[in-house]
Amino acid sequence: MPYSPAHKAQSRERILTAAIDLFCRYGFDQISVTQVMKQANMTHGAFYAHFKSKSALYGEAIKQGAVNSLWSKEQHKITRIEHFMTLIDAYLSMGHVNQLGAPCPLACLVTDVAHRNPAVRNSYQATFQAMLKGMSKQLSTLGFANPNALAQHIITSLVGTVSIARTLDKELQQSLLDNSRKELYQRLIPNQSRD
Amino acid sequence: MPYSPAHKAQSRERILTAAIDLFCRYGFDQISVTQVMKQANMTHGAFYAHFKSKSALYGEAIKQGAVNSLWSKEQHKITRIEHFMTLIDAYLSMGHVNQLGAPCPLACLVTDVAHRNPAVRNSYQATFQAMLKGMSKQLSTLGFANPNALAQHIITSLVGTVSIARTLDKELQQSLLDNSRKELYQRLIPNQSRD
DNA sequence: GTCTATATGATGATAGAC
DNA sequence: GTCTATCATCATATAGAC
Repeated sequence: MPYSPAHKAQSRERILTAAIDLFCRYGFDQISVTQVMKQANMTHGAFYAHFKSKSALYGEAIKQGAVNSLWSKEQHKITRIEHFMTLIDAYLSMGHVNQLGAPCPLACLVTDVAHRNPAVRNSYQATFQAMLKGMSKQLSTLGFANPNALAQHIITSLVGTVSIARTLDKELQQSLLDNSRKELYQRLIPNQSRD
Repeated sequence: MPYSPAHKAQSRERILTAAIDLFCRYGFDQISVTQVMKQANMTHGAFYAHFKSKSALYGEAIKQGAVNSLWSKEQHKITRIEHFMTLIDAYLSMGHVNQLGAPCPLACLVTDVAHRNPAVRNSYQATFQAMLKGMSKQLSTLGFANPNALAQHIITSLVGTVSIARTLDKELQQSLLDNSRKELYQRLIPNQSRD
């Protein structure tokens, strides 16, 4: 019995992991099903035993990417504002801009998702709302007023900064990251002037 | 003499206008040369008398889009902070999110440009720097300290907000826009509490 | 310069063997 | 479930007539 249900689930996850990695790095339209399957160590014909279409994969890959993201894994450990700022720092790092660790689907795919079908957009929106809700809760626990509005501001700033930075040369990237970090520190802990 | 140099220049501009409109609305990869030329009232064979490749068109279209943008046309009229805020309001409007007037190439193409060749990226970066420089100068004239850093913060917030909003449903769009507007008002004119 | 026609290549998706 | 082989489609780009 070479093909157990567990094996299928494992294959599916390999496909999803490969997909979100490649989509984030090169863009959805520039990656073929063949490339995804190659990175997942299968041939392209096997793809359709797991997903109805490439587009269907897109929505699932976004969800998977959200689960694997740094924020998703680390947010529950936050107990003090310093922890929170550490995650901000990680988000606004050169490593994140240059796609080293786990990518943030929100920042990688913004522009692209806007042109996709409702299923894909719903996945993105759900991911956004999950991040918003989680961050809002953290900020509330940390004692901030209007946590939801503040979280929205932080997320739009983070995503805007990182996605723009990825279009620029190294020097401007660093300038953008440094500056957004300072602005958010100022907004969140105005007393300390940590540069 | 049916094909004067003026006629050629006019055709070229029609192509560029059609291109930036379609790229912003549907994304670069989802628009074919044929579609661009159709909107420019020509057939696709004529394209290559104006541009070396579709990719070459991309870079030029970004520049053209920047020239036609609202910010580019209105920024020189700014004399008071209220004028400045009016442009912020226009940027953070539902009309802009839903691509009515002239689109902002910065917000439409962020994610996409990051995966393109150096020529395209340079066009985008030049557009970004032009907007940054212009806004910085305005903020300086209006009396703000650190105008360049402030302009960077404003632009990343604007682009992040609008590009994310385009992936969401109407209700969340409005929430995002309202909130970012309030945050920027608070940052720029903290005395007034204009909601 | 613009047209029609075509070469060439890659993609998403399916069929059938194992 | 995964493989190889193939279909059908559509894309970019070129050739040649006007």
